[in-house]
Amino acid sequence: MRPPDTRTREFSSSRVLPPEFFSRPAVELAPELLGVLLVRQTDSGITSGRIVETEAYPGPEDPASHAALRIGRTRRNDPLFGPPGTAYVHCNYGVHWCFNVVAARSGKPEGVLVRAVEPVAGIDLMRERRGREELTNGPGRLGQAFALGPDLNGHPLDRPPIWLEEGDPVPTHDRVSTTRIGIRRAAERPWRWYDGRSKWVSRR
DNA sequence: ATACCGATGGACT
DNA sequence: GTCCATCGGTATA
Repeated sequence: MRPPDTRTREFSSSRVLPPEFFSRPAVELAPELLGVLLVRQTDSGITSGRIVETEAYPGPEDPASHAALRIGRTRRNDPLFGPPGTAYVHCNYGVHWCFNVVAARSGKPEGVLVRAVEPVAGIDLMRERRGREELTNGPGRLGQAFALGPDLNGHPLDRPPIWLEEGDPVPTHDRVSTTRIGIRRAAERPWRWYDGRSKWVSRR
């Protein structure tokens, strides 16, 4: 029996990021999300983690976006068109649930994919859900460790059962910018960011 | 009805 | 490092 996780906290509105924080282009928001705390509450308990890796998918002009011009608005990508500061959760390869933060403004389908977090609270619960030690270094792993699914689509990120809190900011010189991972189209654009100090980044 | 394609992860060398 | 199964969403018929 290990000691209780002392960093587990109840929801507190004083720490959440306000909707205005997300009202900017995805390419600007993505690096600012590094260091932010992602908190998830379910009947099983609370899990939280510090965001260490993000990717921007800035709308219709981006051929890699789920809302690229050639695709348009569909039932799948509809949450991306919603208000900033809400969730877009999509399924990848039919098995992995990936979490995005909606950016910009309503009607503009911009989003930031959260690719990795550093586990902070509820680590045993993450282990239970994952069944292995690689907990949150990758969008699919993170989705499973935090029990993220399509039920969270459109959910505002300033209240339970999932919210974002201000964290220790990542110094500018530790924000590493690279190309996005796992895409074919527009693969050369430098729209991935990670915390260069973190061991929880999915890949260098 | 059904074919196709992944914003990946896990098993393996 | 390499290989490939995975199945939900979408488009097409």
